[in-house]
Amino acid sequence: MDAQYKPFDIEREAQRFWDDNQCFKAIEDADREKFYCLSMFPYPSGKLHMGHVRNYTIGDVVSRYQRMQGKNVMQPMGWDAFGMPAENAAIQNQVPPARWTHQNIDTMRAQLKSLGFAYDWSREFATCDSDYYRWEQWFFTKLVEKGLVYKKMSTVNWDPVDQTVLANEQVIEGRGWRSGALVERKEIPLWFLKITDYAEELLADLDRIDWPEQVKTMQRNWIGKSRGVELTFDTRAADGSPLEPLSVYTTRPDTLMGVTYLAVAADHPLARSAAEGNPALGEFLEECARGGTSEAELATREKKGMPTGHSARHPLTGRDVPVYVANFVLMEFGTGAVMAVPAHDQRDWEFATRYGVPIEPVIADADGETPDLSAGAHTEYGTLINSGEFDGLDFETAFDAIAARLAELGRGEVKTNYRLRDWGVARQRYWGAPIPVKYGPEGQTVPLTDDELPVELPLEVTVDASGSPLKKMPDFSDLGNGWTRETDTFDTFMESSWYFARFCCADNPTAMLDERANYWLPVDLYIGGIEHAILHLLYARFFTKLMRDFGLVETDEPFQRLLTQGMVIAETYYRPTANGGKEWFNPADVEVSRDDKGRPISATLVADGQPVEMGGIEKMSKSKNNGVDPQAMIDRFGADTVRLFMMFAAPPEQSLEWSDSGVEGAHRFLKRLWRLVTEHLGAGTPAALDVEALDDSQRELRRKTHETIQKASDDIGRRTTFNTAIAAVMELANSLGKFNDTTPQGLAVAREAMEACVLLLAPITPHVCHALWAELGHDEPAIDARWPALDESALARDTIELVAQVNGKLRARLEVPADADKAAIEAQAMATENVKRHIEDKTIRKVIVVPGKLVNIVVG
RNA sequence: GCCGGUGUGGCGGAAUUGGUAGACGCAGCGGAUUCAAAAUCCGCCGCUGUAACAGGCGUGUCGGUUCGAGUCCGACCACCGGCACCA
Repeated sequence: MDAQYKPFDIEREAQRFWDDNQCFKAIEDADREKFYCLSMFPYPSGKLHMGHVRNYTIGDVVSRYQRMQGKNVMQPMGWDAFGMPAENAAIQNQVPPARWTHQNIDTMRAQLKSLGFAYDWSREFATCDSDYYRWEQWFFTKLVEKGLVYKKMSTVNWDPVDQTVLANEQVIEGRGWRSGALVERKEIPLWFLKITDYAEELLADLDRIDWPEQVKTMQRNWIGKSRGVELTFDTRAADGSPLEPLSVYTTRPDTLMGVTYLAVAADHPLARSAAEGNPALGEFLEECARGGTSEAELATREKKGMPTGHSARHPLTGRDVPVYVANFVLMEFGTGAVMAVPAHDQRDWEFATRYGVPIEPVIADADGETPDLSAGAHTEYGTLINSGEFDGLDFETAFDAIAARLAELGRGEVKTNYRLRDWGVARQRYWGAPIPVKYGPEGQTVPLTDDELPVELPLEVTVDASGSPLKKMPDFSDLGNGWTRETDTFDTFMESSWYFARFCCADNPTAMLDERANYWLPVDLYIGGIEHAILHLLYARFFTKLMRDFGLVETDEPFQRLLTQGMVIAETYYRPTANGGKEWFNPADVEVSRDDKGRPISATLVADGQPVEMGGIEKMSKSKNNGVDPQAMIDRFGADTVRLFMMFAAPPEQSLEWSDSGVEGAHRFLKRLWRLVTEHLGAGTPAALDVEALDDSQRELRRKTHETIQKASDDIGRRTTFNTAIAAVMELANSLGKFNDTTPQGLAVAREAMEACVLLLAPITPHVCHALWAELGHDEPAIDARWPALDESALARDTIELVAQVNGKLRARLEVPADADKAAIEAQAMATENVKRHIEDKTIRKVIVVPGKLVNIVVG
């Protein structure tokens, strides 16, 4: 055995072995329990970043662990290849998006291979392959037939200079990121999928999947089911002429008698009609139309409004209240109009205070008195006041009574509402899957037939910043005889909504999915960033239900268990630039000096020796230039070290701070492990283990071995806290390092501990464990070894340590027989010197004994 | 603004069901080895206090429940993720 740990030789050798023997090719086998382990596939943006390495290492650890449990494991990998960055690169570098994407895929595939992930590469595909997206197009046409697709007007960010639609990301402080022009809100017709038809099921089925509670809560709130009342107000213009009635939805009908105004969205028909002949209002509507469309932007902008001059008649009191236009009411949301109760809604209160609208309390405070509204609205539920016949009712009864009265008058009804909106899937971009629809000379809209599919995206194309390239390619869009093709492409969330199913049968040229999907689905564990908690995961769940309803899959849910991984973060360094900006420097180019406690105090750029500022710890990103290149680390330490550090530095759900010295520590441990095996093998041949013949220190090491097996199994298998599993194995390795017993039984116990270390680490650092397992004399490769079995009898102890507390404060440690009863423990504690000192002359009020843990003596 | 989360030594983190706060690692300090260094090995390492023990304080802040709170409850502060066209 080589005395030195040589990661590069070992890793090349192990990877060749796995490759040559096609170890990770997954084959359906009805007789074996399957395990489908999936990490979110990457967008091929150039090179792998640390977030990828973390994501894929977690998936690989679980896959390899499940394989060692004897399961039939499938772990595929592919490419989420459509998206905006390819178009941006095309504009910048005059490279066609397809070529840019494929080059990136080649680079990143090689990087993944160098990390030794146990992927079944035979299932690989990229979503920009027409073999993939053709089925998405086909499925879309089926959805059209079934009435689950429709077209409607929708608001987009419009750059009036570049004449193009901008993504929210491309709107910076209300301006186009390239042109700098003030962005306008513009309405264009777009394709939508009826996800709202599935709102109830998407909500209910959250109870059936093993996802983190926080993610389920976010999805529940996103779907936003509420019970309320939809009611109608008659409206009139200033001159008294009747207008269209206004519909509003409220979850607080109990406050109906406190309505003092209504508000409509700036693009509501009523607002538009009011603006005719009212230039000031017209100008305000234009102001509302400026800026981006994102909800965050709309919700944080200053709340502004203006009276329309129209009035609305209260359906119960008959009183007239003014109708305002407000910039925080959205046309896309509900009816595009709201009733305002400033006394009991904070936003309404602020608006009313600003514009001098009356504030009329109709809900009593907790003491049954008129609430104090001088500092803000009173939003709690309570008893109704100033509400005529409804006075004295509580929320529930008032809700029902007012809803009943409105129904009686034909003015409203109880309604269940969802916050969820239908999914707009059309994008005015080139690098996506074409939407398979054509338009006829008489305005017909016709989905393409099976024999017209796929609609292939033309690959040789010039992309510039102005508008959609497909629109400017008559070869693509003009079908002759007055027929044209749809030039919008799909939202890239469409591709990522079903790729997990296609991995089951990626080679099928004649069907979207086949029976193999039912063998593998649902995915047993899905791993990816928490940033996908809502959109991607909700769309994938929706798509699965659609596919189920078309008989394509049997499962109701795509991902049985979900692990949301935290970000990878690192220190940032910068220098202020002359124009007030910041120039960011990569951590690799910076040297940090520390005080005598190891705290960083200053940093200098290696290149010029001059100081740089420390900008705090942030997510690794291009913009802050704080990314650490995984490849550089792999080249320096080997893949196993990088994998070990990634799994050890933090539990997977938390953010992980990059640390150069932490990586060195991980590398040190692997060298140490290698040396331990070398020394052990050099120490002689172990006897067959005879558990009856062991002395105390041998029994102690053996107990440690089995405690470690127990903990690591639970940590990896159930808790997915790989950091604590690694810590446990390190402890075992430390014990092994101190165990210098070279008797035949001593070596036997050491061998058992050694093999446990190697197998428990095999999912995390598979290359070095592959080599060490062979060195330990096994013909069968480590990937086919069974996970170490726990021997419960090895865990037994004669004595255990308890702590003695007085009034909850630790005063002594006790060594007691493992089977000591309460009285004996109590007596031993009382007899301890330091306990006696703290009891002294005080009265003992109570003694609490927690078996196996502590004894607490309460004195007073 | 709304929804979800996080906060523990010099640092990353551990403490799984309310029961020993700080496992494991990093950094630091001391020692061994070495001509010297690197590497490696051994020891110390929350703050304060003591000759040494003892003791006091300590899990973002303030308050509460409990024999006992990092863990549960209430209020607050700071930071992070998402907000429907980034993926």
